[in-house]
Amino acid sequence: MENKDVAKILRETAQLLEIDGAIIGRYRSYEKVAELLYSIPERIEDLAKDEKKLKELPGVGDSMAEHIREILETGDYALRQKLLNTYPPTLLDLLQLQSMGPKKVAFIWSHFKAGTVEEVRKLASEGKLRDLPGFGEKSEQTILKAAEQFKNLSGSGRFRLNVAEDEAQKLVAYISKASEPVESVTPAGSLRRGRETVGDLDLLVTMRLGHDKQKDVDAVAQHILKYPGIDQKLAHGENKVSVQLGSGLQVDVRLLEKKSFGAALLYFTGSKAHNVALRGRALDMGWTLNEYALTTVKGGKVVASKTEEEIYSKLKLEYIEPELREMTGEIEAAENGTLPKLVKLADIRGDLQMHTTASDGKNSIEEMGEAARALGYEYIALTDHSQAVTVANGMDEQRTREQIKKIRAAQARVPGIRLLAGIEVDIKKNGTLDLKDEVLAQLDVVVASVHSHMKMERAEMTERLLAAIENPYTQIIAHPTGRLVLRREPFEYDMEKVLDAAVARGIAMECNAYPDRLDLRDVHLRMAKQRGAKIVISTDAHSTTHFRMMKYGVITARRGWIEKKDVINTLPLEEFLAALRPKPGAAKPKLAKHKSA
DNA sequence: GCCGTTTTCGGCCCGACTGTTTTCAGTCG
Repeated sequence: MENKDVAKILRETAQLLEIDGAIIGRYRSYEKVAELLYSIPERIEDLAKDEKKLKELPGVGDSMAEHIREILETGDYALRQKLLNTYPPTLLDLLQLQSMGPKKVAFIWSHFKAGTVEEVRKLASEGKLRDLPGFGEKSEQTILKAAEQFKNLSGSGRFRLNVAEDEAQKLVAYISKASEPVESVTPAGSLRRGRETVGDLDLLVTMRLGHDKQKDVDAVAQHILKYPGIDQKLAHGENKVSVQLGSGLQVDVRLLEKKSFGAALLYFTGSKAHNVALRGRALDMGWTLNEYALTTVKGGKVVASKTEEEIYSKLKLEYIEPELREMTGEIEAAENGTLPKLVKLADIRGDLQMHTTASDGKNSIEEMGEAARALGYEYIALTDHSQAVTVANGMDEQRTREQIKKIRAAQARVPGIRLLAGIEVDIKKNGTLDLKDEVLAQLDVVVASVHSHMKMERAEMTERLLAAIENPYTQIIAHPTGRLVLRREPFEYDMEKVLDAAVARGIAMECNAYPDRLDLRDVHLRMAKQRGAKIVISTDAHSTTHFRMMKYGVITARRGWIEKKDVINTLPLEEFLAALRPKPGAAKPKLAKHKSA
């Protein structure tokens, strides 16, 4: 069982317990462990083999360890099953409706035995909810609207990082150009942390306020509410505006004075777990932390509020980059001064996966080269598909040889950047590569990846990748898990084994920057780093405009605690070439040559 | 259900907003 499967069962148990009226701490403990399982790099299956390791996880005690083992052994959890005898699983859908929480869901269920979105929608449309205590006509309307939306929006309710970022940029521009008092507009939340999907946009607006503060704030709020893409207003208070865009993306805007910018940015960037830890730490030091400031518990004297750096510093922590704020050891590292120096976009000197018109790309070798040079890159590898990927017009041996010649010839026309002849060679079902060794030998960079038979058994897929790694020509494994964000699950295989083999053979693992892929993903990158694997960050560009996706790869790598020294395409050309796995029969390093001479 | 150099029992982040109330419960992030 994968971590997410165990997490799902724990989360559902938490939700059912909450509907059942369990005390806050009990269901929270399930929720907490569910969240934890999404963020740790270790497989829970492996951890569970060692009782001690399992209980070292924060929030896992004797009982929880027992529950986890039960889930791993039986594939389910008795308490969840028992609760499902009382409550239908469709109540969990109801929880997703705007304005519907566990109390209301439980109430409607106990009164009407209505447990599906459709049943509740019907009750609302017939006006049967308004007379319940705590309900009224307005809440009935809200529920009706939410139920309609649920029907149309059967998706996950999350958006890819690039989609959220594009929307955020538009909103930032709109709000900034707006009215007089606006001073800064800053995206926070999971977008700022660089998560691969974003559930809703958090925007922080700071203002220079005049003598009539509320009037200024209201003016900005009114301006925001006129944003063209708004589908509906969700909330509008003294310092907060929430709207839903036509795309379904929810936007929460907080309007604050400049003096609390740091505290607010920290608070709204999250993650929730990171914030809770900071608050706890503040309390231990006799302070309290909220979105306005770090203040003394007694007297409410402001200790820090203007910048995040200032607040971390007061809490005796090194500054923690937003990408690391997931409560996976960053607090301890900040305390001990062992935080990583994260890789930056500006560190990248080359891009190692891209496609041209030779296979399924939109641009020529020259166009790709010129666009990359304009970005300041020192080298790129042109890596078109191999023959097995017929839908992408993959190249056979003959065409690959011609492509190599074309790349060598293009080099003269595109000075100032090194054009490396590469290939994205398909890893076939049995783990062999799709082109003959003699052709692979002529290439500068051999990138290997899986494009077919993606649903193989775990053991079989592990063998397949290990076989590809054993091929002496393989230098980089591209999009190693094959997942597509929000669309396709990753291949199942033993990541530890594959990473260990890659390290042993000097093969680099790719972090594919394309926002639909982001593969390896954050937790896998961290596993790779812990094993000392080499990393490359590549865009998989299919046109010159795709080069700009590099930033998503870099932010994903940062979430995986990756440093510049871990990423070989941050090296200057000669050093990069030396860092690639040497080709069979290639000249030995200089030292050895002298020795034998 | 977890956790503790303030606690082995009694808390569990906490503030904004909404709608239904007439001071507050529920939802949300």
